[in-house]
Amino acid sequence: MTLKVFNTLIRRKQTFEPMHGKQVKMFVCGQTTYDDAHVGHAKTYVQFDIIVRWLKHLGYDVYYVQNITDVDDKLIKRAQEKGVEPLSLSKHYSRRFLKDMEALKVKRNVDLFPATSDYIPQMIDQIRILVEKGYAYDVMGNVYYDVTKFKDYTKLSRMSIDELKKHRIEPDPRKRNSFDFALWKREERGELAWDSPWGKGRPGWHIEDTAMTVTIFGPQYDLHGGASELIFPHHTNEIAQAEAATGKKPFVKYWLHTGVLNIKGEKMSKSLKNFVTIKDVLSRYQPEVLRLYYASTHYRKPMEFDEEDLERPKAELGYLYNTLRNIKHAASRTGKTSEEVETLLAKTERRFAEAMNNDFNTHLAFTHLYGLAREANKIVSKQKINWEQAEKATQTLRELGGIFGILEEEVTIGEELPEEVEKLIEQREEARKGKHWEAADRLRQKIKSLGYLLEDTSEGVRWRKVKNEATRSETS
RNA sequence: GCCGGGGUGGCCGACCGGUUAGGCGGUGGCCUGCAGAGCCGCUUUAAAUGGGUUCAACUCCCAUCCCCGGCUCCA
Repeated sequence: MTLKVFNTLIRRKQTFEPMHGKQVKMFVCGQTTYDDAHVGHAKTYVQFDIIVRWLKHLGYDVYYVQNITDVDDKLIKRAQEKGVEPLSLSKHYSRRFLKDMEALKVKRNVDLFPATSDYIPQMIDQIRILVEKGYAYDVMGNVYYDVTKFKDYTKLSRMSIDELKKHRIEPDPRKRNSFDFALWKREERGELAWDSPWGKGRPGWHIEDTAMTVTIFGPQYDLHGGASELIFPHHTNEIAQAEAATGKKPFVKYWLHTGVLNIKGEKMSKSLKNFVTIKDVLSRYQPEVLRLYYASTHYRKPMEFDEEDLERPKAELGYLYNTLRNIKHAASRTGKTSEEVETLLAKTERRFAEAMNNDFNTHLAFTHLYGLAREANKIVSKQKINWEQAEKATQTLRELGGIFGILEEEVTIGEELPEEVEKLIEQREEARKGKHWEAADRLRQKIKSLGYLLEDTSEGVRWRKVKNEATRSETS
């Protein structure tokens, strides 16, 4: 069974075959760190994280790089407003960003977070090559890329050059063509700047990614990801820079794009100021809930964000954890061996893989995982499970859940209770024996306030810890 | 305007030329003193609109309408 991915370059699904055997070099466009990241950013990063997890599951050796843009016009402007150094502002927000990525369980799968400011010499190098090869030109300290010199300029975006000539913002009159883009911007009034062959200035936006990847991966690599809004001009320009500079084609074999997250019918974005931060949502919902929410739709599809919709993945996740708990309880009694479980697990794994291999159909894959939980509960309620099978079922649930980054929390049953709670439970059992229901209910309430939820079953009383509604995220 | 992507039952959301998708929510029942958890039902084939192709279309083709993205910083 082979993995198929939708490649934006050819606009259809294609068998995934990396350039060098099982090695996958992968890059995803990261944050410009002048503010906190929002749940739209999280969508892209979580969905690519699921993709990475699946690639690793298939046995690929993935090297995943995600850049951090710390040199940027808006960042400079924000720093000026706040009266701080741009690089210290970006440092502040990139620390916070990495904490978000850690909370979302994304950070662990990223091998490197290179920052723009660490690649200035490499960028200058690449720009110099482009100038030498005649793709770029210097106009009084501003270096532009002459788009007409690169034949395949529109191959990714599929826009026509005629269309590109239309513009809504008056182009810089010094440019040869209105659609040429900046590689190097001259320092205007003492802002963040570095020395270069064209004088003091700073790099344009697009050059950092190609300077980084050429340095880290070489002239070609396997997979480049980002949100669909980046297809033009960002990724279009990356191809123009890299392929012109290195002479190697294709720069990237597979281009994958996520659909954007909307809120109230509009794209969530920092500049529209209609965003909800990751920190904000994580103060109310567990990271796994948010991850499951993103997995509930296909990565290429846009999503309409409404916080109420998080109740659904929250309920589903609760069901899955209860399933794990139920299996664990069932394993402590002796049930009959059945072929049923083995077949079920094999079937689920196969279907899950089929779904994921079809361009990462996470929603369909999840329905198979969820179906397994349903079946497991049925078997448990029929008392037909034994210890070994219970272990295997739990393992499969956790393994498949792990692809989405869920079901990673411990499930404990019958753990040590504080003496106080133990005594209260005994008292309540006494009360129940005597059918003193009111007293029993009062005791149950009291135990709950101490953090334990009681469940009466035919096999005696069970308890479980009451979780906080959300995992607190750091706020500084 | 041009270039992409999309419109599926109360909501979310898949696949596919012939399937009961699935989930959430709602609701009835089993089990319970109650609660919790789980289980069993029900929530009737829903597919933007109008044509066409076909034995058969939600699925393919053509129009029309609507939504989102890109064309400007943006995950």
